[in-house]
Amino acid sequence: MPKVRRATMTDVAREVGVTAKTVSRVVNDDGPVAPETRERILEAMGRLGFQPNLMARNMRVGARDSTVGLVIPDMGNPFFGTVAGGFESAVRARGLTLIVGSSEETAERERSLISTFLARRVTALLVVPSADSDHRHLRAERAAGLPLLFLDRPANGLTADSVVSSNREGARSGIAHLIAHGHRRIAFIGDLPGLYTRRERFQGYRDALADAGIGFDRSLVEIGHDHEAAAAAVARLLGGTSPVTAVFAANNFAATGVILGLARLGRRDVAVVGFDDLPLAEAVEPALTVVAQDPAAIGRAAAVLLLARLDGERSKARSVVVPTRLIVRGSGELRPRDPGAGSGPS
Amino acid sequence: MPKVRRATMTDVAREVGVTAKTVSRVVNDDGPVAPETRERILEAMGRLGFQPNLMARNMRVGARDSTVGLVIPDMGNPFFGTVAGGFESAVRARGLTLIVGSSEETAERERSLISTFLARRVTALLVVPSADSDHRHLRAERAAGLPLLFLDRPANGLTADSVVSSNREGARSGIAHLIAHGHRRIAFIGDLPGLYTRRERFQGYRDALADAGIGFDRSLVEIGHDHEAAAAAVARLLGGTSPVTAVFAANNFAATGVILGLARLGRRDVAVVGFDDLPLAEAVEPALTVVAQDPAAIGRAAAVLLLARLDGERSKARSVVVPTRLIVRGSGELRPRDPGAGSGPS
DNA sequence: TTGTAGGCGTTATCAT
DNA sequence: ATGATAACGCCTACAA
Repeated sequence: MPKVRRATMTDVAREVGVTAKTVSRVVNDDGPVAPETRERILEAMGRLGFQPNLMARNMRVGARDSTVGLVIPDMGNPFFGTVAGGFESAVRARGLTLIVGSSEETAERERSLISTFLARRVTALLVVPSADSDHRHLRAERAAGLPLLFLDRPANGLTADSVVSSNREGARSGIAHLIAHGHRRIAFIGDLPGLYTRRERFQGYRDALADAGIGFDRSLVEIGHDHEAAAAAVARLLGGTSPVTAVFAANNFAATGVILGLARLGRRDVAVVGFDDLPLAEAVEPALTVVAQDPAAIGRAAAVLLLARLDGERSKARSVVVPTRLIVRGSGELRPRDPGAGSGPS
Repeated sequence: MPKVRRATMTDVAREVGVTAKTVSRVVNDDGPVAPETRERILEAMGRLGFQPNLMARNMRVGARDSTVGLVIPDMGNPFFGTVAGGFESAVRARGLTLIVGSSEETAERERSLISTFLARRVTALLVVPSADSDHRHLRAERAAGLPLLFLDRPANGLTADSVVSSNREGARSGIAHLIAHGHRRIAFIGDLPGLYTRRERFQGYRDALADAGIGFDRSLVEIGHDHEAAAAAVARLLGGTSPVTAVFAANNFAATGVILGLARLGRRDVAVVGFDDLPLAEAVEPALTVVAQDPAAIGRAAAVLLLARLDGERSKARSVVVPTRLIVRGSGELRPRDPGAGSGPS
């Protein structure tokens, strides 16, 4: 490796016959510089391919630069991408740059990424916590005044600002919708237990069942974090002696998998409500009824919270809940074929 | 803002009654340290919440740390997320960390992000170029030995390693598939002109038409970068006096929009082939035939290329082409209703 | 208009 | 086993 040294201000200065300080003045449009000197410095900078070393600059000032670090569990999930996009466009005007890393939904990778960001002295740290992660180690950062913000899921073991969807109430309304259309055997296909969003949405499921006086049946709950797992789950749930008549898919992967599974089975009579919207929701048959989240709004809300913190707001940790919205498209309004299948009260 | 100073090695050292260098030894598992001293240092580090300052370290060593910067056009597009994921899992074993920024498909944001990454002295720079971007300014970096890698689209004005899909041949095969099923009036709905992938795929379209002796009709080409634009385009293309019988959707947004548009029109008789696969491709009616890309393979190929460069490979710029694959599912095999609609040779 | 001195936090080198 | 010193690239404060 040639490991060519990169040009520094001193290199540029030597080239021109001035001091590094003068080059610094040109680079930062700081103090006065003779027009002709400036010309020659600019020329030399171009020739040597000079790029200021941000690390050295930031170290000197002790100031953080204008980069915000965001940790998400999965780059391939457009939900998180959209959250990031909503945040970024809202903070761009303030000159903040967003850099994102993926934890692959593991606590260990999450910690390692957080360390990377902290070591690089980001202006603020945004985290979508993975399951089982523990954020007590961030207390010192919080105490040091680093803005800390948790998205989609709250921090574990730490009080900090957060922005989450209306998970429990959203799920409750989705299930209530199915119940209102006559269903009593309703499956819940969601993430691995241990994940905050899954717990909340599951609570919403329980809430709705309880509200309607329907007993909880553990065998109707399946895990379907990826497409194939959800597709397999729906096949199982429809295969037994007392099959479900409706399915609640508690995240976008589960919903996609459920739709794929039903398509493979050729079943169009099973009611489905998904949590989180899908681009093709309108185009599948029957069109998918969903409890839509608003990922861009989550990103924007995070931006508002963060900018306030950067502007010096010192209030205690705030928790913003972004509402969800039931979008009725057809799949959630199917009625059970055999209304008497499940016998229960009321 | 309290702007509390962060604990440094010197702080830890003072606390324990040693020198910064000794703390450094403990932190880096470098030279010998008395077990008892090490204990006390570790304790103090924990108590003070010490985190090494990567900027200072990197500056000192002149070495880049183990972070790779990646610029993508759009966080919300799972294609890029999957590319990033494929890359990351392939380089993780080498201890590299990936940080990603979004250019929002603008040359200016792309440049700004590249600057951020360069200023932070990333180990390598990966870029998915946005339309109209110019990479000549990276010549100095390349000369300085910084590994530079372009994904999905090649660099502009710079010779550098790149990994792209088999765009032209893939598109040609998709169009040929439609032609083989009797279509002669085939629409092309793709990105904005000026984008490399659109140009290549469009060439594939022209190739296939030429191969079949079908004349090119400019009016069958529409822009559909987002869902609604593509949905509107397909409505137009089906509405005229001589409507198309088949549509080639040249990217995943266009494909999604075309499917939405056809669903809204209630049309299931229009043949469609998409470029890039969709999670629900199998579930729509008719199931979507696609020319599938392999984004994870693109990421992995990039990783292989990069690791070789980091290992000192000095060969000239390499260009890897990742093959595409036609996946037949139904929509591409529909035959035109009126085979004689378009009159032409052969 | 330009230069000098000093220090940010870390580590390499050479002592002790 | 530990320390002293210098240096990385830049900027603030203060001269000249």
